[in-house]
Formats: sequence, C-alpha cells, structure tokens
Amino acid sequence: MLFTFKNRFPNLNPYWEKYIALQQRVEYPAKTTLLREGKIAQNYYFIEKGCLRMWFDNQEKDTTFQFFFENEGVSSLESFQKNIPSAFTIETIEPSVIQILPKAVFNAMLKELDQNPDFLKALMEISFERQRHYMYEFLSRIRDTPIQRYVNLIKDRPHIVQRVPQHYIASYLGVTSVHLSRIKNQLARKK
Amino acid sequence: MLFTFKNRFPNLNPYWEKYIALQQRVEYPAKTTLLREGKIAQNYYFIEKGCLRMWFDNQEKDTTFQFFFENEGVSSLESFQKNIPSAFTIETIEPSVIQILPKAVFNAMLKELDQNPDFLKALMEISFERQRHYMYEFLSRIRDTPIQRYVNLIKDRPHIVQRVPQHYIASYLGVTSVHLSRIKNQLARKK
DNA sequence: TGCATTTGATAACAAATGTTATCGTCTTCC
DNA sequence: GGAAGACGATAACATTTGTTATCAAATGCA
Repeated sequence: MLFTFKNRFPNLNPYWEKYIALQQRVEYPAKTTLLREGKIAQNYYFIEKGCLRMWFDNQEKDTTFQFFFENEGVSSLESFQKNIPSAFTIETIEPSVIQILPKAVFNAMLKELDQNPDFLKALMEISFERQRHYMYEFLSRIRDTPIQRYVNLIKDRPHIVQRVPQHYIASYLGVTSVHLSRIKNQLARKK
Repeated sequence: MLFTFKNRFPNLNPYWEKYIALQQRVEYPAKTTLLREGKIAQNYYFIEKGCLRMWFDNQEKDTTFQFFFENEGVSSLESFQKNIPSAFTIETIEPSVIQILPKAVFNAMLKELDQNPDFLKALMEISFERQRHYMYEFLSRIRDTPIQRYVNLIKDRPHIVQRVPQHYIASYLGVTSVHLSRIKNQLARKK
C-alpha cells in the first residue's frame, strides 16, 4: 500500500518515506500462513518477492479467491480496520520476501494525515480500485463460463497460470481440479 | 447519495440541503429505462418510492445483478465519474418516484467540497460500503449453492422476493427461472 | 369486460460439472 | 538416493443445471 502510494502520489513522499522506514522485512517459506481465518489482522503485507493467495474454508473445501504477486500489498482490510476476525486466510504459495507494516504504524499514519485532503484522495483512489476489482470478479463469475474464465486468465494474467498450482486455479475459477483438467484437455484438442 | 450523506453526516448539512434542493422529482411507470447500457450516465438517481434493477445483456440473456428500493441511490458510478459508456442498464421494476441529481450539480458539489476532509471521509465511507457489498455478493456466488442463495435471500432480504418477479430473481441468483421453480418446489416439499 | 401478455410450474431430455478412484510423474525433504 | 507426499490426467458414474416445450393462472390494458 505504501509503495503504491509512493509511486502514485509522490507529492506526499515525505510521509511515505517516514512510514516505509518502519516496515520490517521477513522471508517466508512456501505455504506459510500470514493471517489465519478467524484471527484479527495485525499487519499490512507488501510483497517484495514471491506470491500469496487469499482463501477461505468453505465446508472443508479450500476456496481461493485472489492471488497476489510482487509489488502488491495485502491485508484483510475489514479485519485490519475494524478489529474483527478475518473472513479468510492469507498464505504464501512460493517462498516469499514480505515487507510487514504493523497496524500501530499504519494507525499513526492515519492519525497524522487524517485532515490532509491529498492523503484522503489517495486513500479513496485505492478504495475505488479495489471496488473495481471486486466488481470485475463478480461480473466475471456471473457472465462467463469456467472455460471462458480460464481462457481470459491465460490471456489477461498469464503469470498466474504459470506460477500457481493448478488446483488453486481451479478453486479460483470455481470448478474442481478434475474439471479444470477436462477444460485444458478440451482446449488442447481444439487447436 | 445526498440523502444518505444527510442522515449520516449531519455536520455538513448546509451543503446537502443546498444540493438536495437542486434535485428534480420525476415519476416513471414500470419497466422504464433510466440509463441504457452503452450510454454515458448523466444523473444520479435517488428512489423516493418504487424499485429498480441493474442488469446487463449477456449474450441475449438479461442478467440482473442488483436491486434497489426506497431511500437508496443509484448510478453507474464508473460511467458517471469517468464519462465512459455504462456497462449496464438501470430500469424501474415497479412504477417509481425518482429524485434526479444532474451530473453538473454533483460535480459542482465535488468541486466546492474537494478540500473538505469531512466530506472526503464521507465519500470514503460510501465507497467502503459499496466495496463490502460487492465483496459480499462475490463471496456468496463463490461459496453458496443457488438453493442456499435463495434461502439467504428470503431470510435476509425478504422484500426482494416479495416485490420482484421471479425471473429477475432467478437471473440474480445465477440460475434459469425453470431451475428456480425447481428450487422452490424442493424447499416446499421439505417442510 | 375480454383479450393479450406476463408470469410461473412442470416434464423430458441434454449438457455441464462434481465425486471417487486409480495411476504416473514430479518435488521435497531427510 | 529414496520414500512420502503433492500434483495432474483420466475414467466411470452421479448430480446439478440448462433447454425447450406446454399449460395454467395472474395481470395489464384497450
């Protein structure tokens, strides 16, 4: 988040720099849980290297609904901001290098910049972007078949297909891994 | 939106009152299109009486993805703010009384309050709420079966089931109206 | 009032997707 | 280097959902 801010709102740079300096750099092996479903988020995570996924437990089945890669920030914002249990788990897929921003630091920043219109507008832009993301995902689930969704994924975000194990992609697409195999087979035969 | 503001941020009341006064009150019959998919949104609509739905054309099939009732505001925000074609249509379901806020008025307000932290925070809260809404809808599509979604709808938003024709509800749930009939039948037999 | 349209239920069949099980290959870790 | 587990493909069968068609009831409207 801070790095995103920094790149897009350089006029507030003095602030970003100050808070970025308070981050902590940590290396995690693959399949490490950063935030467990049901716990209260204590940190904001920024990915220096590696990738993460967000998922939740849906009747024993693990359902992935978002992937994150280098230079992206992650948290359960709802949990983070309101001190309520997180609705999902965040874990590493690959071994990853993460910059951790503790909640206390984030809150200090909020407090300091609380009356700064530029900062508020920056926050709002981030919020709009997240909104567009969920809107897009939502519409895609509604209107596209799993096959179309898979084709779109290959076209629009090929890095996901390349770096993420197939069963996570299947759950992200909303199908079983067996069915994703069928889809791949079907697409391969068409060519 | 203005009425929402007014109730929740009364400290800015002088502003709301001024702009609310510039709204225009119009009555529409049922099935009237307020904004057509592909057109650029020119107004923000506030429902005084009646109900609306948002839908888009998905390969000839009309797909409803949100309903609106009394005291709710509606627009294609993306289209409204960025002057791009709307991705969906907004139309009345019942005969409705609508308060129309023209874009020019809205923009004037934005300009006047652009540096006002309270206003920006108000805007942000609205944005967070919309974000939560789409997040919720998105997660519900992922984890719930159509039957569960229908049961939830009856439990959490019974007014929708009561006031909206079944084929719109079916498309909202993500099934055909034939299948929704089956679901209702199935639930009825269980009791 | 009466006719046309909309709405909703149901049946029969088709297509899509899930479930379970098996197998081979590839990774990981000691 | 070898064992255990993870990963992915495939087959057989079950379940869910869509498609098309038909009919009855409710509704809107001239």
